[in-house]
Amino acid sequence: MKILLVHCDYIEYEGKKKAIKTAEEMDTEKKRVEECLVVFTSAEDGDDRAIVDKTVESIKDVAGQVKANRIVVYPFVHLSSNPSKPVVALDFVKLIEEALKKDYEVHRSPFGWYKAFELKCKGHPLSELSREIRPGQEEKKKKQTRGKIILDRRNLPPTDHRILGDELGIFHLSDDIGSGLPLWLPNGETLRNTLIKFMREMEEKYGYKYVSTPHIVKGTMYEKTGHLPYYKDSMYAPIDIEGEDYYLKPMNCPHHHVIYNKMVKSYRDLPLRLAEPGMTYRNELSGVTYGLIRVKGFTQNDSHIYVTPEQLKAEFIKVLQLFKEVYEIVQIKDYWYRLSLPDFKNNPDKFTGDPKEWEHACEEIRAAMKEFGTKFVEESGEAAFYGPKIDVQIKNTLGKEETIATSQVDIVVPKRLGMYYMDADDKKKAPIVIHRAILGSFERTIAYLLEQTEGKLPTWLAPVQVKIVSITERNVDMVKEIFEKLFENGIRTDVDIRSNTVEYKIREAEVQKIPYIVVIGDKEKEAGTLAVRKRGQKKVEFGVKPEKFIDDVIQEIKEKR
RNA sequence: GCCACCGUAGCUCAACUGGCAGAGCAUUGGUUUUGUAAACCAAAGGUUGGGGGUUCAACUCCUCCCGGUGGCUCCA
Repeated sequence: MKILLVHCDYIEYEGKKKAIKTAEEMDTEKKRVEECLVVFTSAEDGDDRAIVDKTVESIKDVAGQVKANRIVVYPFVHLSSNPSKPVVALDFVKLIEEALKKDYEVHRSPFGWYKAFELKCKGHPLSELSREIRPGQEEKKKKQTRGKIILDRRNLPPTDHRILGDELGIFHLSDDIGSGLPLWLPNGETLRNTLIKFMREMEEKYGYKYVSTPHIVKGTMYEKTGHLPYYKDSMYAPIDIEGEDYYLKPMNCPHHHVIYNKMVKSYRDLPLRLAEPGMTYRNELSGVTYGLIRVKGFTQNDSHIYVTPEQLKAEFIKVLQLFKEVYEIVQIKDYWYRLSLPDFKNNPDKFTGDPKEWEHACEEIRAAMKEFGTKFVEESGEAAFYGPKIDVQIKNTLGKEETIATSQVDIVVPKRLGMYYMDADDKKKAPIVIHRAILGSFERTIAYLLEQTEGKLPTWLAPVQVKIVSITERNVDMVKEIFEKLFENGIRTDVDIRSNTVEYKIREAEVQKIPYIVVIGDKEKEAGTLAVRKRGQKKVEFGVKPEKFIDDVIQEIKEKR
């Protein structure tokens, strides 16, 4: 809405001729109004009732300032380069007129006519004013974020990964980025990537092939796999690309299945083990995201193993072996297995496919568990829609049970996608897929690692493995020299050569839970040795030769992982 | 998403019944050159999560939104 306000001695106007078909039928005789505020109005495209109210307020404001109690409302489309439709504009003019009538003597010129007019402006500073009334900015302001996320720490133990994650510079949540979308800080990314590299080494040792797949995928893929009805709620709204729906992937399976189709022709190609640290996105409800344990975008330590029915049990045992080996090294403790089976009696609709194949799959993995000798609990109704699974369960610092990892048998989707291999008997057969994530998601695993270790990560995982501290400025050269040596040997090292007391620097390094603190003072400089303090140990080892220290650290990293 | 509680400086917390927003740590600038968990001085740091309301006066009361915590549901 645009308005022009003119405080006049008088105005004279008369309607001459209709300018538009929908011109108002009213008295168009010549009128003269003395001592008045003339309000030329032009409603614009997009104006609404709220704008009309604001316009009235604005007119009242000016009328009050110039002390006018007589107002002439004068429709004047030429104020705007983007006028609204005449019907709307007339409606608004009438609304303004009505609203003003409560407090003022109001006159109005006809709408939709060519008009002749003459007026005498008073010429004082407030006698000519124009106003543009636009939609308020309140709505925009409402959406402003604070830019940070305040954690309510009062009832959290200091070993909660959200507190440790902040103190150790692992991750950061910002309201500007969005809840459930963690940013990995340098220390955190070092940790995350160390785990990713470690898993890759382990998996390649076990015969896995690494692949890489894009983050979005056509919606038609999920229609084919049958995931859509089961998964739509936890998927983000599709992105329209040239008229086609694409989804952020909530899982990596379909991508890997397409790779299977490209690679596998014969039973001789099986088992095929595809692996990827695959980033997936799930639309989590606002009340459930927290820290790194429940997030909206996360990296699965994902793999799909394609097998013949005969290979299922043996392959499953290999998966269990990998679980055990990895968990021992990474030191995930106090976990247990849950065998999640279907509940055909009470909830048959949740599970699809051939009951005989379900039975086979359930029997095989139960047998695999027994043969491998792992204890487990069975729970019916917890299976996936496409097959039975085992989940690795763990308790968080608050004692709540969570699933940290999973391995699922899929007897449904391969058939649905028409995946096959030529068997030895010259018949096309559908493979069985074992979906498995040993470390589940790296996000969740890192959360539990932080909590279980109280932030005292083993040296091979620690983002900073060694901190070198100088005592005085005289020792800075040697600090730099030792740093270079450690760096060349691939040891992640920080230096602290600030002019603080040794006590201060030691305290800071201990708070950061760095495995080794190396102190260099005049004595060390003279002897060419190091004073080494292990994390949490007050006893300091003096006179350590740099070469020995480096060897020891490298040896520890080798042994403990 | 639902129910309950909560939101003050980067962090931990003060601020009486509604009455001038304040410390410690961290940061920055100086001083200090230190021997294994906190040297000294100074400065800077805020639209009290945001909008609206009540009031002479709002961190404080009301209301809507945003965010967090616990639980439910769901999940890796």
